[in-house]
Amino acid sequence: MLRFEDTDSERSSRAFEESILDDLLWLGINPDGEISRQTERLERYVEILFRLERDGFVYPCFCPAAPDKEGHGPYPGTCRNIPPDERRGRIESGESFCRRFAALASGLTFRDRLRGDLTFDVRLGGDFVLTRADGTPTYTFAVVVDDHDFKVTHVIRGEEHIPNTPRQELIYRALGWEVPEWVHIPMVLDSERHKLSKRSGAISVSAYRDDGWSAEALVSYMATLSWSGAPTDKVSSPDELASLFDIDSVALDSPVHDPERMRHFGRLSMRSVSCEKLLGELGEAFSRIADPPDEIDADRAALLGELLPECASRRELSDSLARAFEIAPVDDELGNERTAWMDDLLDRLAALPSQEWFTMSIKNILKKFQKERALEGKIFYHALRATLTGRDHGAPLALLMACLGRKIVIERLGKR
RNA sequence: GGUCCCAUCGUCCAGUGGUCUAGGACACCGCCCUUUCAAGGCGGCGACACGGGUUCAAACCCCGUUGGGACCGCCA
Repeated sequence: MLRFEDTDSERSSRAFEESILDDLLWLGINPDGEISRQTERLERYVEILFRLERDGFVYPCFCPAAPDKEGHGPYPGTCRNIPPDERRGRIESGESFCRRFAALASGLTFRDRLRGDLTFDVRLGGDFVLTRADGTPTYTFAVVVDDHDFKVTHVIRGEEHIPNTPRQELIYRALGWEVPEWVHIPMVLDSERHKLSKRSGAISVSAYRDDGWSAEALVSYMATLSWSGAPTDKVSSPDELASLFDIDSVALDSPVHDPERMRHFGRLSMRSVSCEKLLGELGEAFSRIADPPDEIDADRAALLGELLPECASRRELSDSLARAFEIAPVDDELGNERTAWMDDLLDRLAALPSQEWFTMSIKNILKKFQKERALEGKIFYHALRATLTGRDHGAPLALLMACLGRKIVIERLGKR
């Protein structure tokens, strides 16, 4: 099931829900039950609230909302002991108030499946808010009611929720409800070892999707964080991962997000898609070359195959492709590579009709020419490459020339 | 500041008292292959935070120290 915890109207919108659902579906995580929304269950929370109030766990608090920032410590319980008469009076006079749960236990112990028994003095956290002045429930409260109503058996969440758990445990006990199994898993840290945030370079799922990462690569990488059961030598689907998963083998220290390790899975995933398919997707990049060969795709597919293994996403591939075609700003050293034989080679190549402009035929010309002139391979190819691309390395030359197209090759060769 | 969580290579994970001169993956370095760069194959560098216990024996158990993190909202 999927539940939107949307009681904070300022931070919730249908647009957010849409994108969350989109991300989940794209990742291959499909909610198989109903989709619920806390804002649609408001009456239920009120019902439970009244029950807690009747049993004396809850009281109205007239204090102004949060004295802005400055975490001074817990709420001191100011309104807990206001006499009933005064309470009634203030409520009737229209004073605004929230409702708090009186947290009185000095030593509350709950069991975390991974960490064992954890004991808290809940008084130190202060009395917490169950419903806001506008009557809406807080997450802390609504979630307990929902989990109970939806018969949730396991609450698996980030360890930042640990301080929250004793409070919810209190609510369960006050209601006499069966407590779910608590599992607090570590949260992913950035390279500075802080909670991953936009500021620290965390990128949204949709951004990765837009850059052409495969969902399986992302999921496979994430599975390796804190969990030793995740395969490191292949990408896996959410279903495969799920069948392997064992909650008890989750490590307890917080993993640091490593983009390089993530790229490893991206590359693995890219390699599993065929060059022909990629060619279909990236055809446009090729058509931008001035002199595209006719319908012969073999060379272009081969070029993709050459570039593919080091790319973690479609975006990286298309960037790599663009780089292969462009002529780099030549530095002097490379720019002066032009030699006497260049004009002769140009003639040879120009003699090759565009219908025969393929890797193999170009390769033959190159080889023959090199042999005839007794040019050292290293020098020959290096000079040629430098003149053609401005770089001293890249994809195999004949292949590159085939993909670059006859017109451009002749143009570049003739220029310098 | 208070409360709590955590602690093995740079990073992610193995390791649950002897089989650990600590294993794998990513990264890095080298070699091979190759006209170049990648990819691939082979190899290398590299860690049990520190100090006390317990034990015949400790990366593994206990305590302390140090370090890192989270939380302390009418956010979730």
